[in-house]
Amino acid sequence: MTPQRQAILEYLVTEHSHPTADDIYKALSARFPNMSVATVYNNLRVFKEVGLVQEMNYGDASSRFDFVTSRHYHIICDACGKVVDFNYPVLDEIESVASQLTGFKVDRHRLEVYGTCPACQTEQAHKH
Amino acid sequence: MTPQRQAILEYLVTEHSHPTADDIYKALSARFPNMSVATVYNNLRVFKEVGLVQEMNYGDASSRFDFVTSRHYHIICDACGKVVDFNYPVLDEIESVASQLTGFKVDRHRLEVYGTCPACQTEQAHKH
DNA sequence: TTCTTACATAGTAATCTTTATAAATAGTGT
DNA sequence: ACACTATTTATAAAGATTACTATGTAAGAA
Repeated sequence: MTPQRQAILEYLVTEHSHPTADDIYKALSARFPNMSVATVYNNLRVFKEVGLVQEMNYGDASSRFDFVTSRHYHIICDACGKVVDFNYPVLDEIESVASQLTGFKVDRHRLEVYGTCPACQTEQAHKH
Repeated sequence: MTPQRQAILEYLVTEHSHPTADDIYKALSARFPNMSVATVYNNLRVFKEVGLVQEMNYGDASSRFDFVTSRHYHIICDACGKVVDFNYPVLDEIESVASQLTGFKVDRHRLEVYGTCPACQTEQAHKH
């Protein structure tokens, strides 16, 4: 557990945003001026393997990383890319249905809702 | 509607796979030796805008494209990347719940199940 | 302490997918 | 034939992520 590794994990735990690798890199470069981007990626991969962190890919943009606390889903703003958590009963049923229909051994599922966040809604309304 | 455009659309309609842009490019390069990769991307974007085709991003790999017939969900094999359709009643409820909880104006959602396809299951069993 | 081993990091090059750009081409209507 | 528009080709460029190599650093054994 190096200082860099600790700082990256700490950032993910304390910040409740869903940062990209570059977000983390920029945020920590003040404290670690010599830190490499590769270090951020390396550690994120380690965290992911251990199950501490979840990687989320949205289209062409950068991956975002989320410290795993409890099961929750994400809603993403199409305009600004902001990610917000929301709670919803976990959809276990769909996994068993999918397994029966396809013969797959199911491991997990991924559900995301897309739309426009309140801030971007008002901004778009003012433009009309 | 150029020959290239028609061929790309035809490929998406007839092949029931979920090809990447490169899959399409390779598959059609025999018939169109001079076709550019950009043409594939251009046309896929056009089809997407019109709503004929859906783009799907899975992690770091290339996007996959699916000709839109009816509403269905996808299950993806972690081992070989194969994508299979399965039918499940559309989850409209989660959209309204998410909207109420977060204040977002909801546009759509995305649900995918991940696991291991039958072929890869047997292959993994034989390796033990 | 000193040597060894293993692993983390920094720095940079390379890869891969996708987009942007500019020139060439073809089709349509006048 | 001419002008207009959209499409294609070819290539450069962008952006995110990974690969690679050398350096550093901590822990353990002799």
